[in-house]
Amino acid sequence: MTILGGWYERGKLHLDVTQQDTKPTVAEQITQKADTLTASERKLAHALLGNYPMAGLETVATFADRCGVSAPTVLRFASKIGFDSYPDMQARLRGELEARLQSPLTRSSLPRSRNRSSHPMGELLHEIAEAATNNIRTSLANINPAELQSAIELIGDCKGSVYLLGGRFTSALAVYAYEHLRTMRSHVRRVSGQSAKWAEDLLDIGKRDVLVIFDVRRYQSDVIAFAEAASKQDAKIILFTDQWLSPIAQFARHVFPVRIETGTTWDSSAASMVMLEALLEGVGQHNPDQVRARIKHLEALRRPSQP
Amino acid sequence: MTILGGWYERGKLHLDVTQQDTKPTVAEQITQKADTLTASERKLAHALLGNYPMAGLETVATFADRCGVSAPTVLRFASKIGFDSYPDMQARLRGELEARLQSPLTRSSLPRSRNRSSHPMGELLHEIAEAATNNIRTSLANINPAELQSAIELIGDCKGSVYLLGGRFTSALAVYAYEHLRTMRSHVRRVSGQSAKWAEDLLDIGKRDVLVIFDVRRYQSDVIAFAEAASKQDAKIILFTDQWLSPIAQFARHVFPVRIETGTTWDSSAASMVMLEALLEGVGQHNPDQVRARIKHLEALRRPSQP
DNA sequence: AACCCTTTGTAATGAACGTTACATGAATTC
DNA sequence: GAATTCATGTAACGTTCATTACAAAGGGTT
Repeated sequence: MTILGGWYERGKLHLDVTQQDTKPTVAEQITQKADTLTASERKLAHALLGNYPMAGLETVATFADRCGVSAPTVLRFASKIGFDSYPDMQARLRGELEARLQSPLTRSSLPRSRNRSSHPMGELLHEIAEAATNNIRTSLANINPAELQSAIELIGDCKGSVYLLGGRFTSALAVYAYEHLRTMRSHVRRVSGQSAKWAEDLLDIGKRDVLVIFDVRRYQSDVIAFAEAASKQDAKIILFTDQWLSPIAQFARHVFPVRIETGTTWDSSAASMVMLEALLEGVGQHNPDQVRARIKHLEALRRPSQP
Repeated sequence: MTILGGWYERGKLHLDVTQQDTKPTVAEQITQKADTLTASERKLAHALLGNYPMAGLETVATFADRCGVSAPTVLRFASKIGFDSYPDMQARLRGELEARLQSPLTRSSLPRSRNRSSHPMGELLHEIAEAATNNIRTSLANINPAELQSAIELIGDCKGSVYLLGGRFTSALAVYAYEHLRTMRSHVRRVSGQSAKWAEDLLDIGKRDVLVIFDVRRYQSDVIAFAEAASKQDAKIILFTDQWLSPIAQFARHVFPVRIETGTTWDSSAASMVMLEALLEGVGQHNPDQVRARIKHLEALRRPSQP
C-alpha cells in the first residue's frame, strides 16, 4: 500500500523523502490518522493538540502519565502517526517550534565581561522604580472606584465614537489606549498630527461621542482648546491628568488625577499608564463576549498572513 | 545599597527571596550573572539568548557541541546561573515557552470571583496596581546596572542617529521615548507608519546609528525583519522586550527584559515604561550641559508662539 | 622562569530514558 | 460459550544522558 509518497512495509510507514517537498506538521499527521487511533491513542492526540507542541516535548513517561496511559502506548502512537521513534517526533516538533519562533541565522556579540563592584546605575534604577511604585500606589488609592466604574460604562456603552488625544509626552498614552480599545470595539479614533488639523476631527464630535484626554503639567494650550470645543459640542470627556489638575478638568465628566513626580529631571507616566490599564481592563470586562468575539475574528483575519 | 527587595554586597546582587514572589526567568538569571561568566560560558549564554529558549532544550552534548565547548562546561554554566541541574533549567525554559505561546484570547479566563464587600472596581484597581508594582520591582531588580550604563553611553555618545521602533502595543513606548530623546539631542528619528514603508528608513541606517526597539510577546514579524536588516547594516540595537525574549535578542547589543504579566486579559507596559524612563534619565544625566542648553534653546523658540 | 589559580576538557559512573518482548484483559466472532 | 483478535500494561533490556572526579592547559604574578 502506498500513501502520499511513502509505503507500508511490515506494518510501518516509510516516507519517501526525495518526493516529499513540504513536510506535513505533526499536527497534520495526527489529523490524517485520526480515524485509525485507538481510545488511549486518542487521549494522547487530544493532549498533544491541546497543548501543542509542548506536550510532545516531554519525556515518554511524563507524557504517558499526564494522559493516564502507559509508556508503550505513547510509542505506539508515535509510530502510528508515522515516526520511526519518539525522539524522531520530538525533533520535528522542535523544528516546527523553532520556525514558529523565527529561526536564528546570525550571531551578535555579548557585552564584555565587566567586573565592577557596585554601580551608580543600580542606584538610578532603584530611585526610578521606587518613585514609580510610590506614584502608582498613591494615585490608585486616591481614585474613586465609582468614578472608574462610570468611566468604564461610558466607554463600554458608548454608541458613538471614542476619541483619544494626548499632549507632547502623553500622546504615547493616547496611542497605547487607541491600540487597545481598537481591539475591543469599533469606532475608535485618535486625534493626531499637527494641532491645526484637529479642527477636522472636531467637526464630527457630538453628544454621542466620548473623548479621552491625557494632559499633564505644562498643560498644552492646543489640547485645552480642543477639549473646550468638544465640550461645547456636548462630547463626554474623560481626563487623565496630574495631581494639580489640568484646566480641562472643568469640562470633564470624569477626572483621574495621577502622580507624576519622580524627583528627577523628568516626570513619569508610569502611574498614568497603570491607571489607564485599569480602565482598559474594566472596559474589556464590561462586555467580555463582544471583546472575545472581536479578538477571535481579528486573529482569524491575521492568521493567513502570519505563518 | 539596597535595591528593590535585594541588596548589593561584595559586588553581588542578593535578592530578598521573601519579597520575590515571581520567579526570575532563565534569561534574567543569565543577565544578572553576566559579569561572572567565563569566556566559554559567555559563548553558551550568547547562544541561548540568541536562540531563546530552544537552544537550552537540547541535550547537554548537543548544546555543548553547537557552541564548541565540552559538556561539563554546560553544566557548570547551568549551575552558575542558579540551577540545581540541567534538566532543572530545561523545565523552567519549557514553562516559560508555554507562557509565551499563549494568546490574549487563551488568557481571557475572565469570569473572576469578585464578591467582596467593597466596590468591585476598587478591587480591580488594587489588582492592577499590585501587578504593576510587582512587575516593576522584579524587572528592575533583574537588570544588570552595567548593561544599563552601556546602553546609556551608546545613546549618549552616538554620533549618528537614534531610531525608535515599536510593535502594535509597544509603539506607544517608542513615541514616548522619541519625544523625550528629541528634547535631549538632535538626530532622533521614529520608524512609524505602515511597515512596507520602513525600508526607506532602513536605507540610511548604518554602523554609526543606534536602534531602540520595543517588542513584547506576539512578537511582530515585520519588527523582527527590520531589526535583522538593521543588524546586518551594523546598526547597534537596544531591545526592550518581555521576560521570554523577543527573537530580536539575538541581534541586539543590549537587551532589557521586563515583566508584562498581570493575570488579566492584557499585558502591562508599565514596567517597560519605568525601565525606559530610567534609561532616558540616564541619557539626560550623561551629558547634562548639552541637554540643558538644548532645552533652553527649545523653550526660547517656543515662547513667542505660546502666550 | 617557576609558581599558583582559574578555566577547560577527558574519561568513568550511575541514573534515566526509550525501546522491546511478553503477559493480561477486554471486546468480538464463530 | 469458547476461541480469537486487538488493545493495553508490566517488566526487563540496552542505550543515551547528565553528572562527577581528575588531569591538562592557559593566564597572570612574583
